[in-house]
Amino acid sequence: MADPVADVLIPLAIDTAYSYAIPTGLAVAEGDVVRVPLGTRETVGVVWALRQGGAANLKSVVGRVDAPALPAPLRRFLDWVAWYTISPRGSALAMSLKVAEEIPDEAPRVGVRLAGPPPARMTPARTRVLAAAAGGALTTKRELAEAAGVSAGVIDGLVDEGTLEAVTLAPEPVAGLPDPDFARPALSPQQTEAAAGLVRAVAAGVAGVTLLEGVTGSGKTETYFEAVAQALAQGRQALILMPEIALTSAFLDRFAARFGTRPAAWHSGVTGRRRERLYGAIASGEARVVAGARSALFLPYAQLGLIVVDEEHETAYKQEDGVHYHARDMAVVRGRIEGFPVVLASATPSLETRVNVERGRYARIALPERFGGRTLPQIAAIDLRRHPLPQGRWIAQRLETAILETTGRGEQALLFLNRRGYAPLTLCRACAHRYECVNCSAWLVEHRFRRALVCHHCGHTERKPEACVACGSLDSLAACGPGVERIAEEVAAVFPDKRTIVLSSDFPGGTERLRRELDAIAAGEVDIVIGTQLVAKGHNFPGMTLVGVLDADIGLTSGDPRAAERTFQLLQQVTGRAGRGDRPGRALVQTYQPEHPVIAALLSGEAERFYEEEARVREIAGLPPFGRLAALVVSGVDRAETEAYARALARTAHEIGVTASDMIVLGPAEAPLALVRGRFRYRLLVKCPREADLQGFLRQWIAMGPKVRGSLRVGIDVDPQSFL
DNA sequence: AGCACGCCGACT
DNA sequence: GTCGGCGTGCTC
Repeated sequence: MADPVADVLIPLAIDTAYSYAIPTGLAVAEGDVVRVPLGTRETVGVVWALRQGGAANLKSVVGRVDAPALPAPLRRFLDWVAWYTISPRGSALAMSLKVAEEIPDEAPRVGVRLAGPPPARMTPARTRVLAAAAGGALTTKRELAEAAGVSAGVIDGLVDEGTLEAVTLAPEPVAGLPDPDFARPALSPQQTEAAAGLVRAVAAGVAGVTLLEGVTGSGKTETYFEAVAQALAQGRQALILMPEIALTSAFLDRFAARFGTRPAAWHSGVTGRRRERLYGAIASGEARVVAGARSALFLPYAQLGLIVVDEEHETAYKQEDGVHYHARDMAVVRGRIEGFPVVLASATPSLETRVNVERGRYARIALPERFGGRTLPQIAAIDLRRHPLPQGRWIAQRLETAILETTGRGEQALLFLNRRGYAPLTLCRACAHRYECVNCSAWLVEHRFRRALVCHHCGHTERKPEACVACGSLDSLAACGPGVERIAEEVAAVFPDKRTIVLSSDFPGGTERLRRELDAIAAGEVDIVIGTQLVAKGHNFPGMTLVGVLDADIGLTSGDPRAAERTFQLLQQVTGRAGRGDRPGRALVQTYQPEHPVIAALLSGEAERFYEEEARVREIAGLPPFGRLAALVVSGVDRAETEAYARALARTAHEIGVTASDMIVLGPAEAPLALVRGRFRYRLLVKCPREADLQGFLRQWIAMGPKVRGSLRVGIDVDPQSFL
């Protein structure tokens, strides 16, 4: 007996595809989206494989779902992502399968056109409609009514009379058709050469990674647009991945200026019916270019020929919940599986990408100069040891003068301080009690606007007390140090007539409102922007000519092995915001340690030397340029059981060859988030220089069974070349 | 992700 | 007795 069997993967946290019988008469192909019974209910799933099965007692596929099938290379990619991230394959599938259970019917668009004799009774309104409809072109009812200056009722009347004819129109296209020849830009010789290199890679149509490294303002975007144009000319689709925040209308307009229409934007703000249709257009190939956040990487493109990862060093590419992955690295793998090139663009490439270039795995194309003869911003330090700040002030005299000059010329200033809230530390003047988080012992940050003390570590929030909780003194609480809210207070006092805005990740109103505010800043509606690292990300503010870094030393002292690299990238990005329009820019950097390697490299512009030094320091410290990190949460019913599990884990690690020094055991005090619902949990961090060690270790860990395995978080600071 | 099943305390 | 709280494990 050999009946056809479908192995169906269900988009839930299940690793195995389930087998279902295929009813006679139902045509099912691999990749098809189908409805299947699961337990007591019914769900959708994707046919992962078809085979001839035995006489097993299987439930049957209910039927096919009218949704785009997942192409075989995408299924291979998802299998790989699940394997690599040690996630259930169903969870990987869930990232690709955005089909809604029920697709609501779209109201059909109705068009009208001239079709018969004039009506028996003419009115002024009817005359205007007939004049507007003259020529016989097909327009929608609303457009015609608007053109004639009448209400839709008049149109309906004329349709009833037979003068106009109603026709059902095809639904409005969800994405325009970008034209690779719409506006070929005038590129600099440097850009032309760089673009030619990228175009060659796309034309060759084989897998390969190219780093496009260009200083801020060098025209990286225009350069990689040429690679997009080449993909379009070859009839293939292109995906531009970017950090969610960079997907502004300013970027979409820039694209439209080059290609005649906006790209299809895919991000968390695209929902419902529109998301549905865009999904379909991507699968049919109708959407030619997608600009999207990291989730766009998993869509079922019909004929993808290029992925550009803009700002490849951005940490926003890391997905830290559910399936843990780094979108940049997964893009490299997708390119490899499907056989097309990937372009990584950045002004400050990540260390791992640099190492991959050095080792010859990635090609590199550089744009070392700004476009259009623009110069890089002049960067100068304000040494706070020699020019101490007055009590209660955070903006040095020299910076204040510069702000005044800049805004006086109608230009914009950015004040950068990577610290949310009003003050990072609160203490009692009477008894010196420090306000700390009850969970993590981190300092509580005052948020004056919300009248609260907030832990930026675990999110714990409490009301700011009237009297000191330790000694009971009234009005004794002192705010120590500045956050952006406090800077806003100082700016309001010093520059009362300037328009200011504070931008940080706790900005009220969500991504949509933030995106609008960024557009407003770009349009020059603000004089002084005060912001956290949010403002460092790839948004272009042409009127911004001054950047003031209020405390460049933040972040240099954290224990994170990537602290120096991150701080350097952040400061370089932020200072690079200055002078990207027609006027030259400058940056003033307030610091107590201008000789620190990070600050010195920033001031001298010698990024290469900094990275060489950074790589050397890591080598001496025995750290690989990047490694893999796994965090495992172990839970038992009480402390004793939890510790027993942790010991078992440590033993396994030892057997596998992960040495004890590679494993850090964090107790519950350091892992407040792991203490959930009164259960006792340990979080264990395992760092493995060699990929194979971690893979082996984690697979053994899984084999130890669900009792030991609380949950698993696989880190993603990885070397993408060990992938395939 | 749902949903069932099973084990506990607290009620008509 | 049995109702319903949640914690655990299964779903072809």
